[in-house]
Amino acid sequence: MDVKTVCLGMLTDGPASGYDLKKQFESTFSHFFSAGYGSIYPALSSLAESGLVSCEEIPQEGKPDRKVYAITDEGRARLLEALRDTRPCHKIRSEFLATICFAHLMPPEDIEAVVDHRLDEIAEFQEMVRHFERECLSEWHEGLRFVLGVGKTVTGAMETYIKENRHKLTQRPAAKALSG
Amino acid sequence: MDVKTVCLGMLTDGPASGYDLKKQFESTFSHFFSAGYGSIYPALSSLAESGLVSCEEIPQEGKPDRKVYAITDEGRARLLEALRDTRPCHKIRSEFLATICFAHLMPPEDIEAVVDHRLDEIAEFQEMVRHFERECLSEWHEGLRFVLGVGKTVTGAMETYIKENRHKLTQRPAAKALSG
DNA sequence: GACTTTATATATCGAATTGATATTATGCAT
DNA sequence: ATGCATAATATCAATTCGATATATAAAGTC
Repeated sequence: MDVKTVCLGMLTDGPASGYDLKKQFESTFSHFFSAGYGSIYPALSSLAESGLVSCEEIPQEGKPDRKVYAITDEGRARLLEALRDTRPCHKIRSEFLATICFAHLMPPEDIEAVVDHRLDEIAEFQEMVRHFERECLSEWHEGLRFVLGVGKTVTGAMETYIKENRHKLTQRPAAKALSG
Repeated sequence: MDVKTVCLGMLTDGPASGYDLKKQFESTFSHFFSAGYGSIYPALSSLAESGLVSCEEIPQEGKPDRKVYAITDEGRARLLEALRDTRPCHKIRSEFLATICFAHLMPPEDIEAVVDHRLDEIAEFQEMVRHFERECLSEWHEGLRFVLGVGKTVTGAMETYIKENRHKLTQRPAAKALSG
């Protein structure tokens, strides 16, 4: 599933501009799928060109036209087809974990800083989750709730693991003489 | 941190070919950082060009030369510099969760298939973890052990959440008359 | 009142990455 | 003998990333 397909899916909730979709990528989708303008705008253009979305251009003074996209019947059909892929992948790209792999090459204070930063990001995510739970969870489809639940659970587990095991990263290994 | 930096880090454990590094991306690193030949070979060429690794070409009959790369002092210095970035990102790209977001557009049997597939992948990962724990955990740096621990914990939490909540995805919402 | 930041909104561009494919040889099993 | 797995390098189009440019309005701050 590429950015095009996710955009198509988002448009099933109603017409939206590229800017609107970007906001959704930054909020509800941020913890498991990201896309920048450099992916979204070309995706929408391409979808429009192949008739999967329609585009209404609303003229604005001084600014570029606001372009509101809506999914077409053909687009809806194509989306359902794409969703039938029963082997969607789930991939992590963690520069954090990659850094930790080389912790033995780093001074302890740098390791601490990296770990602290990850915990800060986790806290930030949890804050966002609480916000969603207060504000909009009740209006959401079950799928979105499930996805938020996964994020919350997984992130909580990671937080616990990091807090319980971080001390091992800064302990230098015992003198080799003892183990060899 | 890009593929180049990770390759540089892997080479601190000793000289290796692109093929060797690919195997490491497919085993120990697979659950948090992936890279294909299309990234690895250009990365190694570029590192060699800037003197961060040296390359010994071992001629072979009929096949292209085997190229064994080793990190240089300059490469080691550059790596340490790169590792000082205290804000390495941690990003998930999950076509699985994206699909689930649109579960309300899918027939229940497709949802079941998607969820089953994810659980299969999780089981496969856990099998790999057990293999590592049996075979090589004792020789690993603390960093790599920590990273494996994170993977194990996070994946276990995801598995539990999915098993406990998957039924909600196939329950169609109650008749609107009751809630409106 | 002047200044800065934030939000609205589209667009592009080079660089990095992905995923697939090509090539060639060896060894092993059926 | 035919196919399959492994070893090993390499390339390529398509996609994605991250940063930047452009332009205006509103809202906050000194």
